[in-house]
Amino acid sequence: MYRTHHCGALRIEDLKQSVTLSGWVQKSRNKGFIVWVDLRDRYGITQLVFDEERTPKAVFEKAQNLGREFVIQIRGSVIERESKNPNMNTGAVEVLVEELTVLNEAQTPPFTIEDQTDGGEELRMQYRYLDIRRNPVKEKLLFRSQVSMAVRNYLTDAGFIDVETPYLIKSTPEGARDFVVPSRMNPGQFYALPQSPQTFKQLLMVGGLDKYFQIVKCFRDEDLRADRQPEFTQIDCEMTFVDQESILNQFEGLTRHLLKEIKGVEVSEFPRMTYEEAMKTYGNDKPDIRFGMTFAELNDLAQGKGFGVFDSQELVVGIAVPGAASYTRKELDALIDWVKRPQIGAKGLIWVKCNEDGSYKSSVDKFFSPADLSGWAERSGAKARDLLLVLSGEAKTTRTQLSALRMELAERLGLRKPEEFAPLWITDFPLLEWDEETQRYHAMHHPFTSPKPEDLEKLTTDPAAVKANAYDLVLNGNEIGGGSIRIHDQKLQAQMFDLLGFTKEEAQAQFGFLMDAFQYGAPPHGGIAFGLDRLVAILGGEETIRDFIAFPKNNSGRDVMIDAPASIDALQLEELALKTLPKKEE
RNA sequence: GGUCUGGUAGUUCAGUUGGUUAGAAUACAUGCCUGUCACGCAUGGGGUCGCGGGUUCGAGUCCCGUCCAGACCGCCA
Repeated sequence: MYRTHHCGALRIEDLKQSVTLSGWVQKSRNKGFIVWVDLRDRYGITQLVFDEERTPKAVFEKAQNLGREFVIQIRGSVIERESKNPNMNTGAVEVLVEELTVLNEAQTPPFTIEDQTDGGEELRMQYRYLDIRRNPVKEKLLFRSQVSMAVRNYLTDAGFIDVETPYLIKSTPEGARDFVVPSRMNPGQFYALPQSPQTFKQLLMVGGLDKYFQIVKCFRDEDLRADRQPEFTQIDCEMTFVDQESILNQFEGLTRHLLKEIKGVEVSEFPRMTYEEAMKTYGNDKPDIRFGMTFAELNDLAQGKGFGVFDSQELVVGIAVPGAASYTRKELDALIDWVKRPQIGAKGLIWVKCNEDGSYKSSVDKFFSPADLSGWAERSGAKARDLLLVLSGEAKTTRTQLSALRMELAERLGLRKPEEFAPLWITDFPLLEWDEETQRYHAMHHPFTSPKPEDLEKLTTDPAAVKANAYDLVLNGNEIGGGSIRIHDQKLQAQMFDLLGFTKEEAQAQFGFLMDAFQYGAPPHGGIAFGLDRLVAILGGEETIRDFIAFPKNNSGRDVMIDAPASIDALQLEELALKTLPKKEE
């Protein structure tokens, strides 16, 4: 038997017990006459003591040579510490060791296995198994397990059944790039890994399963970010005979359950905002509503006063930054430089300080009177000591720029508090988006999303104006879920593909199976998918999802631990019909 | 595809205007230490300054290229 107790278990009540423990040597403190070893496992740390008088000589000598991360097993008796450590659960006791077995020695690890490690990101990824021994990483994985279990429990209780869908499917040109897998048995042909189980879950609804969920890996071959991995996990859900309202209610319930269960936070009914409203007031379809700084459109107040920059533009829009009137000239210039960076791309930035005494000081004093500026302040809700920042330009671009500025300032002002949770639904997305590059419409959500019934006529007359039965769940400025009521009518689905520039033949070749299914009694259905990695990270109060994934990939999509992707053998290539080997000389 | 930042000891970093033998902390090793728990003290080993080229009497430092890492933009239905 390797152990009678875990390393976090022993307390003062366990005195005089003979125990066996196994674990890793966290640290040893050698005072010459006495050696303390912190023994660690997943559950905690127990202090072992070896000393000249009480420990058998051979064991004491062996204890001198224990290095960090050695795996050992000991037997000994629980004794009360002479000096207790109130910071540890096990701090009142220690184990006086009688027997010591080294189960496995360890090389000195390349970084310290401590909460505050000295290891950099790359090194930690290369030795991820050592990183996982550290509390912060271990706890994030435990946390993810809890969230995932809470999701399963909630959905199972609500009557959803968990069905697995295939990973080897068919590539489609819509959406993100596919990861492809060559088929050995079908030379020259390829599977694709699913970007989502979308069509399969719809077919499960046609199959009459009524309520489906799956916690499932999805794959997208696109560039990565701190919150984006090439393989990621979705909570994928679909329901039959539901309208948008019932889906929002069901999954608002799930989200509320998670916030309560995991974070102990009670949230009242989630606000709802249309896409259009979100874009106008936050410049963004995933607004962070934990703080204000909503957009104030100033065209009527700021144009026609002789300030040429504003007069010629489609939109003049500003935000009130709380308490920022104290910014120095240097700080304001830095802010202007910030918005002028290529990533933001603004031409400039107008500022107005709302002084404590009710006066105004701005970068455009030459053009605007205090009364003008006071009007701006009123419109934007700027109070004394606030700073008003104004951008102008083409409407869509300017809103995007101001949104970036709003988020940056909120970050700097500490308004994005990780322990505060502000979920909301965004609804009424446009069905289609015009793509300049390919000169055609593409689906804003996906091609299976149904148009709003009242907009059906516009599909032919004014496609861009058609709204979709689509919705996103946004939490603290992150899209954590998105879904729609699907098309279940073959003709409408065919019309949709036509709008998206598919020929009949292309549509049939790629999605024939779905449209066929729609002709055999497909019920109305809809659903939603949540990004589990991101959801877990946000609930855990972190920006980056990597530590919530046991073995994540780096910025370039590499796994630096196993060194993947890698080249494969020429023989393998040939077997997969990807390369012909030169014939051997006889 | 693009913008920015970084790459110096096992690790995290400092390194001034280009100038003698490239430093600190930590980790590691050895010794000392009668209750440590970020133990303490002493001593010691440890460097292809990412790589290639250039400028210069002289390059960790300046220039060009390249590789790697990270953040962001594009992209991610």
